[in-house]
Formats: sequence, C-alpha cells, structure tokens
Amino acid sequence: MTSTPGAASSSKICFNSDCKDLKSEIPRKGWRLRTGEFAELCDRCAFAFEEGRFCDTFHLNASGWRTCESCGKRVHCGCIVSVHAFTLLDAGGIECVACARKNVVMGSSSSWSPSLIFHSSLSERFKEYSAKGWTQLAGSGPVPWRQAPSLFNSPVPQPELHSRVPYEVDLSTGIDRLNVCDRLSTPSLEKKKVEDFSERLMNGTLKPGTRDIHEKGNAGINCEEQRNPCLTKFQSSLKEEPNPQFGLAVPYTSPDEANGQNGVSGTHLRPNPQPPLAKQFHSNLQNGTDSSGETQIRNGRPRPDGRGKNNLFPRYWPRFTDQDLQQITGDSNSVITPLFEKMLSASDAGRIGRLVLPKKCAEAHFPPISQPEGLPLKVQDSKGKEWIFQFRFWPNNNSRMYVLEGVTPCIQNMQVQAGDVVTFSRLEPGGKLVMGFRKASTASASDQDNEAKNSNGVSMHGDAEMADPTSWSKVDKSGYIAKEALGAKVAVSRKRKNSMLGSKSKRLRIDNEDLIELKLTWEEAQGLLRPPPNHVASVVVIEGFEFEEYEDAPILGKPTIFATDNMGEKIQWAQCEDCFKWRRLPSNVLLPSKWTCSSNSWDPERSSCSAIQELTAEQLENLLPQCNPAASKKMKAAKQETENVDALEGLDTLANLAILGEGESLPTSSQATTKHPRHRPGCSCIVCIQPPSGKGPKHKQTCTCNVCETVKRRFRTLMMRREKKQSQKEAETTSKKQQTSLPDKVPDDDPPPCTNAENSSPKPIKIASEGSEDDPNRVKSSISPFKGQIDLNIQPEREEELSPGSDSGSMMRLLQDATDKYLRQQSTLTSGGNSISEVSQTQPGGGPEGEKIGNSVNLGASHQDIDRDHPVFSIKTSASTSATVKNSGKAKSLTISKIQVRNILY
DNA sequence: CAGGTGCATGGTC
DNA sequence: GGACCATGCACCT
Repeated sequence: MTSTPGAASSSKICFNSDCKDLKSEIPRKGWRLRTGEFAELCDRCAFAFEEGRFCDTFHLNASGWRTCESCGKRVHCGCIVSVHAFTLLDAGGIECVACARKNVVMGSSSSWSPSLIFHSSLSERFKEYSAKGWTQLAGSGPVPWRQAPSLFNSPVPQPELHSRVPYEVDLSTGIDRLNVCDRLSTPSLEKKKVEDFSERLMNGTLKPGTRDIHEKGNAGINCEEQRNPCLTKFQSSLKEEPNPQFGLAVPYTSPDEANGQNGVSGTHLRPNPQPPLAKQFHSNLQNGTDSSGETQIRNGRPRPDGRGKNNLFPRYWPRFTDQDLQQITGDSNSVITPLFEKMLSASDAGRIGRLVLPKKCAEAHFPPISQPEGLPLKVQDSKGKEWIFQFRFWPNNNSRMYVLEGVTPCIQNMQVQAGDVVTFSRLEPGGKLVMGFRKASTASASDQDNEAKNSNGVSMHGDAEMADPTSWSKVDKSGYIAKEALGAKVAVSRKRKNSMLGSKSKRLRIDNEDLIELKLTWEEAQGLLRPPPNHVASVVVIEGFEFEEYEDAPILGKPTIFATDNMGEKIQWAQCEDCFKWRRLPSNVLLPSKWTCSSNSWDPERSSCSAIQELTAEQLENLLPQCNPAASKKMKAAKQETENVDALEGLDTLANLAILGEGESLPTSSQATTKHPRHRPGCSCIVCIQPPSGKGPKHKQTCTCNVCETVKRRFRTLMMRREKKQSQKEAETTSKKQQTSLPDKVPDDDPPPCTNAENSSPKPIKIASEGSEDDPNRVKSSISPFKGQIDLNIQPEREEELSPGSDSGSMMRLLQDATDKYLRQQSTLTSGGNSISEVSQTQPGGGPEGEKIGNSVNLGASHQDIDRDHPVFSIKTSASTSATVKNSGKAKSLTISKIQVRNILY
C-alpha cells in the first residue's frame, strides 16, 4: 500500500480535521476519499480508525449518532468514516453491522426487502416516464418490475453526510447497492487480508449469503419479495467496498489498488471474477423461480444448473476502472453503480443508431417494457450530457431483442466506435442512468485482464494479440468503419480461440504483421518465437489461424533466413545485431534474440563484426525478397553496405502491397507503410468490407455481390500486374543482356527489391505510377486498366460504389474461390503457369547473374505464412510451391502445403 | 433514392 | 438444441 500523492498526502498534518498531529513519516491510510486517495492519518488516528473507534474518538459530539435497533449500540451514521458501520432497516432505524451480521446468519428472517429497495430506486430513476412506466406490471414483459415507494428518496451525497445518514443513499439506491455489493462483497470477503480491518471495524464480516433478489419471473405482479437480510448484507458488503466511487469509505485498499491498477469494485472481481450482483440479480429476475429461501453463497460463476445460463455473460459484467467511474462521476458526490457494459458492435456504433442491449441486462437494469415501442430512456453520458434514447425491443424468436435507439448522436459525441465499450451505470442520488465509454484499447486490456482469468486457466494475454484480421476493420452497413472492431473481435475471438487452443504450446502462424497494428509486437514476439530445437511443429488451424503446435513451448530466438547453399546444404543466415552483417550458420542452430558476430562460433573467421560479410549484395538480395517487414528493417541496414540492388520481386510482393496499401498506403504514397493501414471511415477496402469471421452469407463462385466482385476484380488486377511484371522483367533481362538500357531508366525498371521495406523509396512510386505506353516494357501492362498500378486500393472511388456493409460473407471462402479461379486461370495462361515461380526464382530485378543462395528463402521465425484473409498470400505461396497446392485453393491447406514445401526445401 | 424501421437470418455460445 | 445477438434486408416513408 503505497502512499497516494495528492491532497490527502500533501499536508504533513493528519487528515483528521480534529487532529492536528503530524502524520508519521510513513502516513497511515485511513478511509478512502472521494478522490480515490486515502486519508492519511497520524498514527493515533489511524489506530483509532483501524480499531473502529474513530467516530467514538472524534465524532462524539457530531451529529448523526443513532442507535442500533437490535442491540442499542450507538452507531455514528454521519460521516464517511462510519459509512459502513451500520445498515439500514427498511422499517426505519439502523442496525450495527454486528447485528446485521447476525441477521444474515440467521437467514431469511430479516425484514429486508431488497426488491423493495430495488424498485424504489427504479421508480426514482424513471418516474418521469410514469405514463408508459415500467411500473405497469401486467404484461410488462419477462421482468416483473414493480414500482415501490422510495423509502428514502432524499439521498444525501455521501461525503457531505453529517446530519443525514449515508445509508439513505444506500437505500434509495437499493438496486445499485445490490449490484455493488454482490459484485463487491464476495470478492471482498474472499480477500481476507483486505477485510481484516473491515472485520475489526464492523466486529465481524458478514458472510456472503443471500444476496439474491427474488422476483417471480412471470406475471410480474406477484413478485414475491423475499424477506431476507440481503440489504444488510448489501450494505455490509458495501462497507467493504473499497471504492470511494461508490461513496463508500474504505479504510483499506487492496493490493491492486495500491498498484494503481484497480481500486474499483469491478476490478476487484478480476482476480477472482465474480459476477456482478446485477448478474445474480438478473438471474433471479429472469428465472423468476429462485426459491425464496435460497440463501446461498455464490461465487459468481455460472450456476451449474440450468439457471446458470440465465446469468449475464461475463462480457457484460461491468469492469469499471477508477477512470471510468471518475469519468462518470467527476468530482461530484455521486455514487456510481456499474450495471453492465457492452462492447459496441459495428451495428451498435453504426449510423443506424441502434444499440443492441444484452437481453438480460436490459431486463435487469432497464425498465420493463411490454410494448415493442418501448419507452424513452434518459441517459446521461460521462460528460454530463443527457440523452434520451428509446428503449424498446423487437420480438425475436419467441424472445426479445432489446435495443436502444437513437444512440448515434451520443456515440458520435463520445467519439466511440465499434470495439469500444459502453458502460451503463446508475448514478445516485437521482438514480440517473449513466452511459460511459471505454475505448477499445482500454477495454481490451480490461477484458484481457478479466478474461484471462475467466478462461479455464488458460491465459489469454497472448491471444489478445491475435488480432483477427477479419475484424481488422469492417464497415457497418452505414459505411462507418468499425475500425476498432479489432478490439471487439479480438475479445470475442479470444474467447473462442482460447477454448480451442488446448494445452499445447502454440504459435500463431501469422506473419502478415501488416495486418496488425501491433507490428512490433508481432515481429519481436511472434517473430522470435521459434520451434524448440529438433521439434517439428504440427500445424493446426483454429478458426482460420494456423498455429504451429509444439509439444514443447516455443522458444525465443533470433529470426534467421533459412536457405540452401550451393552444395545443397541447409544453412541459415543470421544478421548481427551490431554490424548487420549476415553470417552463415548451420541450419540447426538456434540463436538468441540478440545475436552478434562475436557469438559466431561456427565461423571463427567471421566471429567479428569487422569480418567481411560473406554474402554478396546479390546474394543478400536474394535472401531478402520475402518482404518481411520484420526483417526488412535490418536488412535495409545491411543492404546499405552494399550496392542497392533490386531484390526478388513478384506477384507476392505486389499482392502484399495490394493488401497492405489498401486504400491509402500504396507505394505511390510518400507515406507508404508496410503496415496494414488504419482504415478510416469510408474505406471500403477488401479488409474493411470483410464481415466478421464466420459471419455473413456464403458466396458462390458465381456470386456477383460487391464483395465477390471486388475480390474478383482484384485478382484480375493481380493477374494483370503479374503479367506486367513478368513482361517487365523479361524485358529488363533482355535489356540488360543487351546492355542497352539507359542509365536513368534502369532504376525505374527495377522493381522494388523489397517493396514492403522499401516502399518509402521513390522507386515503387515510379513503378506504380509509370507505365507509359511508349515504354516497351510497359506494353503488357497497358492491358491493365490501371496501367500497372496496384489498383486494389488506388481507386477508392471505385470501391465507394460498393456498399460496404451491404454484403458480407465468408471472405475466406470468397478468397478461396477467387484463388481457385485465379489459379485455374493461371493454369491456362501460357505465361502464367510458371510466372510466379519464375518471378520469385529468376530474380530479374536483382540481377539474374546473381548467385542464388537458395530459392527457398524462409525467414526463420517470421514466416511468410498465409493469412487466411488475403488470398494473395495463398496465391503467392501456392504458386511458388506446387500445382497441387495451387489447386487446393484453400488458405489453410495452402499454408500447410507451404510448410511441406518448406520442409522439402530444407 | 435515401434513410429509417421492423423483422429475419444465421452464427455463436 | 435453444437462446442470444449481430447484422442483413425488405419494406416503408
């Protein structure tokens, strides 16, 4: 527990205004302040606080003292310090926590009526909608919401409690408290250490017990209020809630809080995820069958019985962070109760303005609606702006689909997108519904954190980076790009994949780092992951992702280039981290991630950076054609030592570019990037228009939908480009042989050595932009409507005509189909049958005279594996491997085939 | 024709 | 197998 700088700690005087002592050198923390900091006390006050005697010591003359209805003990109810020292009785009066605890233990004899409390809260919240109020019970839907008089409708902001007791706030926010305490109490209780003080303070910790709110799920009117002590528990639990955002004074903090990580109820759940109380509450609502006598301790996990499925899915559990709550509550005295959250889908964030609400959440936290028209719902965003949405539902498969309509302005105002998380919470006093947002990155981290612990013991952290390329960007039907769908999809995919990954160590076979924003991460992590020595990975395909599966964990290693030397011996080339020279090493050597010449024990002559590089420029170029961005950086450095020679270039490169340059970042751009670009609104590139994985109708080969047409068109373009390149190279070869090429033309004719790495150079620009008709080398390219340009992206206006969201389908399938088609066409092309292989193996640009180190260049750990969503890779691979592979036309098998080829080449 | 609306469909859990 | 829900899409204005 570290001292939190801030107001509470700025002074050297004890925070207790009644004490003017100096704080000890290491101030002791007292109750938590609204700011999230802790009151820093002197030893004496801290001791009193920890002993639960603080109010007795300092507030004796203060107002707010009441008497426990059970034991008669005086309890101070009027300060932040004592906020958790008592519970409210719904019949009036208070009860000290000790008595409350007894009541809890005694079971359902309590007179607490959480339902009542709960309803009172809601009635507060939505009283303005009484006309269509959710107080109508009959036929009001599956949730028998009921209006009950608010017992305490004058909540007092907690920090200002003096004469008014804070529990009024609690009671008025009964449902919120339910949620809070459910979410908080159990984990809190489980944190014995954390509780210690609380126990002392309260003379014992309440056992988590009956926390369920019981309501009959049918008719709704006869909702049976379970008389249970849940309120007691709620409040008791609340008192353990260390988060001041909930208006709870907490004299301790969790380690998490101390780390600055959490500090909010939701986060407390993470280490041992507990469903929010909302969940349980809702569960009961949904079930409507909760036995009234059920006073069980729930650990928050889905119930093993059938009712468990009625629980909210963990993904809807609110996982507010301090920042979230702070954002919502600001510095107000409000008490915020997280209800649920949802990651915005593309549809949610789209222009259509309909936010699909999780059914259970909607029914649990929103007023019941009996008519599809629903009712207006006033929601305040985190900026304090109020919005009115229409909360309604559609009949759907004998069920309902709840939506909030009219959210577009709010979403736009909040600048959130698909993938971001919208949080719903309730603000007290007032019961105002508050909508908060969390950006995808944060959400992802949160989810990651949470789900990692929800995932059957399999950490998802690594998986979190497995950005689903299909989700990289997508466009909703309104044309808005759900570019943050990445986060959403990752989160979703993470769950799915995680369950499928099994126990074996796996390495995602993905090398199209460009598809992922985390390029460096991929390069450094993914790229450095290498199979254990003497292990041949089996390749498994999970959801289209290929994983190398090892019996042993992959190890970190330095990416190298595997090749075959002139003697047919398998070797690998490794680049020194210091001098960037490439050194020849045995193929079975596994290098550390940082490898330098000095470690070159296999070639003492070249165990120093001063030693000359064994590779010639041409050879090096031959090694570098795979346009592996990861390798390219350093390769570029190495290349600078030598003549700049064009590297191997082929359709694969173009294809890579075609994909990579999607929409904006063609080599023609000075901002060319090897990354898959961020897709902006309006982008209808092939990536963006992809539906989520597995979504959308299946497309036939004859399908003429926009997506299919786009794919086909792009493949046609690819083919044309390939032809053009082929002709270029042929012409260039010829011209070189004839030595007739003009000096100033040669560079132009040279294809980019490694376009991904070099696309910032003017060369590709020229190539892409050239194609003059008078250039004999361009003759063939002239057949391209794009004159040799990589057209896949350069004419976004063409793609604008596409209706990005109007069609969807399995892009995988589509691309496979297109690949099939392309390959079939390839086989009929006289120049195409071997073109790709030729392109990649004859090294026209780099100089055919260059000595080939090996045709099968494999960038060690940064495999140029096929991305399933980018058939160009499939084409590349297949075409460069075998006809059998070609005909497979399936990305997965293609990749596997590539592996086979790789093995062969090895 | 564009945008909105309500429902249907199909993937996922 | 059913519920949920994201999204497609027909219909309406």
